[in-house]
Amino acid sequence: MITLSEENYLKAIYHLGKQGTVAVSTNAIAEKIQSKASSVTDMIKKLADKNLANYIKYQGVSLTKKGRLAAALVIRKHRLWEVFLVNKLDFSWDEVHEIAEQLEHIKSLKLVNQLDAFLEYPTHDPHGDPIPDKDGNYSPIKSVNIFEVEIGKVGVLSFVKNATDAFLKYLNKNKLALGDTIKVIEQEPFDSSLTIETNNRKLVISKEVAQNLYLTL
Amino acid sequence: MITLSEENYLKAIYHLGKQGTVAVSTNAIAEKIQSKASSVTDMIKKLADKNLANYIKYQGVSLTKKGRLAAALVIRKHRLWEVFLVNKLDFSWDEVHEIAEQLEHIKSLKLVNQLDAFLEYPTHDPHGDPIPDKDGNYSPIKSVNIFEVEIGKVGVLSFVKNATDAFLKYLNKNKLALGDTIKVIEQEPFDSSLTIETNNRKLVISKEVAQNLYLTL
DNA sequence: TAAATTTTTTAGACAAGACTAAAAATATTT
DNA sequence: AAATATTTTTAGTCTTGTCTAAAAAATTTA
Ligand SMILES: [Mn+2]
Ligand SMILES: [Mn+2]
Ligand SMILES: [Mn+2]
Ligand SMILES: [Mn+2]
Repeated sequence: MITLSEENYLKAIYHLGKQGTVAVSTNAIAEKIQSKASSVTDMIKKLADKNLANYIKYQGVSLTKKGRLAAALVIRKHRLWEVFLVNKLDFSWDEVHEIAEQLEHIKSLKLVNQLDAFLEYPTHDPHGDPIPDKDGNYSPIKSVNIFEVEIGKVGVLSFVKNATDAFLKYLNKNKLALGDTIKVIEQEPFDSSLTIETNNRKLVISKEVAQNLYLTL
Repeated sequence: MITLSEENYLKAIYHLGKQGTVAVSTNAIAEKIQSKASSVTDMIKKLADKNLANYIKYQGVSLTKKGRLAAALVIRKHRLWEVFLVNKLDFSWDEVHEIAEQLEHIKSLKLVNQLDAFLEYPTHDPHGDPIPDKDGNYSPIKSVNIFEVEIGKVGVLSFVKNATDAFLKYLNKNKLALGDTIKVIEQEPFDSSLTIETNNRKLVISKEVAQNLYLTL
């Protein structure tokens, strides 16, 4: 049995350390999870005891195979529930994260898999993040940051790196959504802002915004 | 903020004491919730401190208006999720209780209400229990126990009192489901067993079974 | 109504998960 | 290579929710 709190730590380590394969620091986890370094030390000892993590004092923590699978399952649930909330319950993409943060801890393998089927096996969540399969695998993202796209070329908005409330609301306000076709018109050398065209209108986006937009070509 | 554990106690008091209006004993709660009397005493003090319960030492506990509403909301969520699992995710009625036991604690008013809409405002859960509305109200059950039905009369199976795994599986095996039209053919005086007719076949049910079947006429 | 029984409460302990403050180890500067 | 700064761990405390054992109150029986 993995507790709710343990699941949240597994997820943090997974995200910070390339799917848990690379050792991450106590402080990094504490910041991610909004707790203190001492609490993290306590918890990673428990994870190591349960064979979910590899831990050497003062050298950070990574996930075992078992820990990686457990983390991937939590992420799978999180993202499937986000799809459910947006596609079936009419939530907007900036409202779902907090609720998914709770739903991801519901324990029932059958529930996850039936939900997956009900949603018709989605491959990505409402923010463009890939949904792991039952074995924790997913195809790597093929999208590239909008700065990598040549001037004059088009791509489809398929992933937003920063899924914070503020950023998603900015996108809503500017009517930018996943699936939109975007053409890169011009880059301003002074501040790296981009002029883009989508749905027959031009839009200027700042460097900060552009850094978070990823397109598939 | 009401914790998960507090919600479970509220539900127990609500169910044991006529929607929490009547005082229930420490022991009764302990048995219902599978805990000990001393744990119950601790918790009902907390509920009273939070203005969710009325508690007088040695005289049992009932719910305040606030506590009744909170309990009804948990029950509302439990039953809506059960409907979701059965109607949308193809669970059978004997598999949903445990999962709903977890889902009932997810916190988001919008989620409950959107789920309600998505399910098209169901009035009863898969076991025939009524679903409270946003204000915690529901129309009282109009069904009667099958023993109250006159010989020769028909009714529709609309509620099963005992929703344990074993009983629901018995009903599955005997192809009895909510919504079935049932005619009461005969009662055996010796053991109070009933002969009933449904879907063009006759079936003999024991007193224990009959006590848990409720029909609308 | 007194004795015996049952129920409820209190006292004290424990595990999980979090925190602060201090000590130890590691990393960075000079 | 010291000295300094940062990171990590340890030690000790707190809260929530649970438990057992004992004490107190209420109820039932004799
Ligand atoms: Mn979470
Ligand atoms: Mn997401
Ligand atoms: Mn149920
Ligand atoms: Mn519950």
